[in-house]
Amino acid sequence: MKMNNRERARCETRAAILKALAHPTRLFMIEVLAKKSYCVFELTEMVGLDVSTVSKHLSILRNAGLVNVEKKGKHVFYSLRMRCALNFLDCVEAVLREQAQDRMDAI
Amino acid sequence: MKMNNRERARCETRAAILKALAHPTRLFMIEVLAKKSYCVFELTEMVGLDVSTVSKHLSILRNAGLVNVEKKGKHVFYSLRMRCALNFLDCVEAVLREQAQDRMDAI
DNA sequence: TTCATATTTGGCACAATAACCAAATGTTTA
DNA sequence: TAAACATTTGGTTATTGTGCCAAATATGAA
Repeated sequence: MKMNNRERARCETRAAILKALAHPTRLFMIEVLAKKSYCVFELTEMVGLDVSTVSKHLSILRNAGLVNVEKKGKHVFYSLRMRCALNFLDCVEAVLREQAQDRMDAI
Repeated sequence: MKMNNRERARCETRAAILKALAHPTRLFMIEVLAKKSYCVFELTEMVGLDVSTVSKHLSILRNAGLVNVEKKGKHVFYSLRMRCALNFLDCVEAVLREQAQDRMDAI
């Protein structure tokens, strides 16, 4: 199968979602938000980076459709929208376990 | 939960795997390799980029532990190693469907 | 050995990311 | 309205990622 324009577009769309997940800070927030929703300030404390940085990370997750946003007074609460993103992470875990096994085998 | 050093390291490891997937060309190859193994030359034809570029993409997938490599004569065959990477993509598909639904709702 | 083919690696140019600070926006409280 | 707080946006810089070409490496065939 050749990667024609249609196919390329399809892969770009999918890759965009994966890219949104593919950053340690965003991954961390996805996991935290899986438990309950938090406002930007709370997430900033947990993450330990500048508020503006965290806000930008959240906008990336938002644009990818991975989180929900809800304004309450002067706070903005984020929550995990795509629960199946967690399955992602389980699969990643499986990859890592297998990598660890390989390293054992190599000894 | 704070993102301490241990937690940061854990997220970096996981993100590294997602990063390896988060590119249209690599995503395409993952899907192609899910069906059967191919050599670099065949993949290059399908992808339509320079061989060196394809080779580098493959090395990224290899380093992430997502594909297997097998040398046969002067050819190098790649195959999908982590089948569960495909579940990843099903989940991505679900995200995309939900996004499309949102756009419908917005009308 | 020499040639042809297959793949990888190095180097360069350009685009995209991610971090911070500072400034702008929006919202509640005094 | 003014001040305080929460969040977002703009700008800058450093780092990384991606693509191509050219060169290096590896393997099989003549």
